[in-house]
Amino acid sequence: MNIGEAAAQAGLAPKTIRYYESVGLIPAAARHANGYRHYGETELHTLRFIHRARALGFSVPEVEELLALWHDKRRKSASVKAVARAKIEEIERKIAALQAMQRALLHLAANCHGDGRPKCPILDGLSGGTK
Amino acid sequence: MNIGEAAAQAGLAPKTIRYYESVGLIPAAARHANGYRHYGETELHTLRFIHRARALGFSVPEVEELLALWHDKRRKSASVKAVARAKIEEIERKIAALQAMQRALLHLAANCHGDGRPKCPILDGLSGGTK
DNA sequence: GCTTGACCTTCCAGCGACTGGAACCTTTAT
DNA sequence: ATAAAGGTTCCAGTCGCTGGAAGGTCAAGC
Repeated sequence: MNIGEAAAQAGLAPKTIRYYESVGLIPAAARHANGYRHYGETELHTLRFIHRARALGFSVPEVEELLALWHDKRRKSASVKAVARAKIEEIERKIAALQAMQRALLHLAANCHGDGRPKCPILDGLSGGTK
Repeated sequence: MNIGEAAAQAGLAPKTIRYYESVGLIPAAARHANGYRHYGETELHTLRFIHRARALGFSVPEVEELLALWHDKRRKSASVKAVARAKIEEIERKIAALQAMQRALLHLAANCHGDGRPKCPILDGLSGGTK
């Protein structure tokens, strides 16, 4: 299977797959006689794994770590769980930060008439007048 | 006041202020005879405005827009509120996406023993075996 | 056989919002 | 006199792709 087909099957862009190869996340693909990259089921499986892990918010280096654990038949499930837990906590922190932003914005917007008049508590809040 | 003092007062790094100047978010600062940038209360006020807006998740172009609205004495508060509302919704979408990631991760982690054995539902889930 | 279009290849540049570092100048304190 | 702490410029790197240029390959239709 060529890169386009593999990309479609894995839910990635062909460019993204070449990029992953270029940064060493995946080994260099086998080539057809014409130079085209060739992908089998094994490679496709790995690409899907990567796609899912990225969708769950793991960075490329983290995916590299997960792939190593995936291929290590003797790994301890505790190692994997530790990575997952760290990511869950990181996501938790991001959510909390976004919620704080949202609360602040909602508070500012709640006091803004949002009509034709120029008076605007949102800008007043940002300028530090009312903080 | 020099850039370091202004940065400290506004909660920014000196490099960040120079960067804002370089991309046109703020006008070029006045200079002392020795070439050092000089900041007064007006400039400081603007820097603080920028710092707060960035902390609320507005991008640099969005801050530019807010600054223009801030300086426009005839703007309608509705224009400002529209920007704020759009940002609130964008934050809402990001939170939802992060929560979905977190739910999926928690689900995977919940079934993982996290002990010395190699069996790991987290990796199984990522590999697509159990989806 | 020829063309068209879709695919593939490589490489370089750019996104956002800084940040690090080099190389240099100025001010202040010891 | 010297050292430390500030300032200046400019270039490169971060992250994870993505766009585009310039070209090679392949299958189908005329």
